[in-house]
Amino acid sequence: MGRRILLVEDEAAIREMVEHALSRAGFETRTVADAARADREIERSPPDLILLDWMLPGVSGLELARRLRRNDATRNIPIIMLTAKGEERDRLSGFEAGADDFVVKPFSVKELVARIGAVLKRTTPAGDDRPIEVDGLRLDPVSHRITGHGETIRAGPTEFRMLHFFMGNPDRVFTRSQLLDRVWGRDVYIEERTVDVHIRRLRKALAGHGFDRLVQTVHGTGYRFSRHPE
Amino acid sequence: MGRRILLVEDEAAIREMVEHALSRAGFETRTVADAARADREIERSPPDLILLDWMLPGVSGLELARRLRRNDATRNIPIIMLTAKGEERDRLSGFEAGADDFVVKPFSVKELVARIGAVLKRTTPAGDDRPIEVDGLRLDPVSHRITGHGETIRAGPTEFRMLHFFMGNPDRVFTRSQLLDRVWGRDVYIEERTVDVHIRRLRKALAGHGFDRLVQTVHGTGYRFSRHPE
DNA sequence: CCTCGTTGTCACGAAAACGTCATCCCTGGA
DNA sequence: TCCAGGGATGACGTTTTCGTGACAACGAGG
Repeated sequence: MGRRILLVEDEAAIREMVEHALSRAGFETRTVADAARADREIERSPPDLILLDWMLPGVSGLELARRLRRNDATRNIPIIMLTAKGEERDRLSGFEAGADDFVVKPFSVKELVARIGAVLKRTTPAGDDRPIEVDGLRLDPVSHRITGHGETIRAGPTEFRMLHFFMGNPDRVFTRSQLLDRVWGRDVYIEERTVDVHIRRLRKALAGHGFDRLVQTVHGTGYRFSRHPE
Repeated sequence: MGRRILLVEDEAAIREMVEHALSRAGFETRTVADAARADREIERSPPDLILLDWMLPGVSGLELARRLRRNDATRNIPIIMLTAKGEERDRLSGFEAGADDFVVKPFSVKELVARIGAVLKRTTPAGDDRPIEVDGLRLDPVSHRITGHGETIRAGPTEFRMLHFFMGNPDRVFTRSQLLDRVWGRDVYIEERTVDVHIRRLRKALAGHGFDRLVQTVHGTGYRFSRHPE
């Protein structure tokens, strides 16, 4: 649920339409107008899927797709290309560039959402709900449960999401701002220091089994989840 | 930090309110009342972001935005438009003109600051995040961690930035003044001797693993990071 | 209605980091 | 060898950042 989609499209009319449609379909959508902004946005917060216009000002969608496929960090983000009628003959070079699917303009909302669903289903390996385990700490998204060496650890919903995010992105510092984006969601206006409080609540929950050491403070920057001690 | 924001707004009441709010939030704010003055101010000292009122006397905010987007020098300065209630239906033409976001009046201070933060975040080009390794000394910007042969080395934020800068520019001497510019920031006034102290702190952090030899003094000039002994 | 769990914010103390200084030490040239 | 200026170092007061307990608001579920 709530998968994040990046729309790269320069035509404002299409942008609005697609954004609206995806929002209704339950996706979180971000939109940028050209390849350069797309790069930055992907770097900042990689989406689950990219909707890429074939024709873009400056670097073309095709070229952007190739570039994304060459980069390890973005290689496995699925791409759906939006092409105008005349361009469909080039599908081959599109697939070659690494696109997962094509949608030809003008397209119906229904079709677009369906294609997105299909691509996500076949590219997301067994869903994002595989249990994660680090040392003896185990988080199972399916049963929504945290265990330490088998014993249940109880934590609030926010702490659960935070731990889930952390365990999925180990050994990386995140600023409070980034954590608010990724754990709480976009467009929430919450005090940054509130993150501290939830960090503390998470640590307190993990402390009983000694796992609080995995949640580390990076003074002056933010927080990090790591099995390596400080 | 301390990003510079230009506010283009003709209503004095709103000017005061926004200026105060942004100042409290740590931004440097300049304010002008019309498009002509905005042009001059941007020319004189380009800001990091522009808050632009939709309705302005003379040239409208929309028109100013278009003009800024056409000019290479100002093309990538992000713009947030301030619109009154009735105008929101025109969002489309706003995005088309190149606005990065919208805030509808009346807006809360909190929301405005949050929007500004969000836009700056996704517009500011991400830095270089590749880990750097010299001999056995490794600095990873992503995890924000320094390791010597695998063992974590702890250092303060300033020492971390300094080492990062040094490792990215090896075998070059830097004066204290240059280091203040590149590690601390452009417009800080700090005693040059303070650099000595942080050099010492960095050396002390690295000393445990013998890496302090990499931070070398160039008598009468400054400091250098190099794997080759003196 | 009440209770309970959760959430976001605040205030206060603790800890870390910072910048400056005085002092001692070393380098390099005469 | 001596001297002068630059560099290293320990200490100190201040500022910034974090951790933590408390609390009020809110909604779900009795």
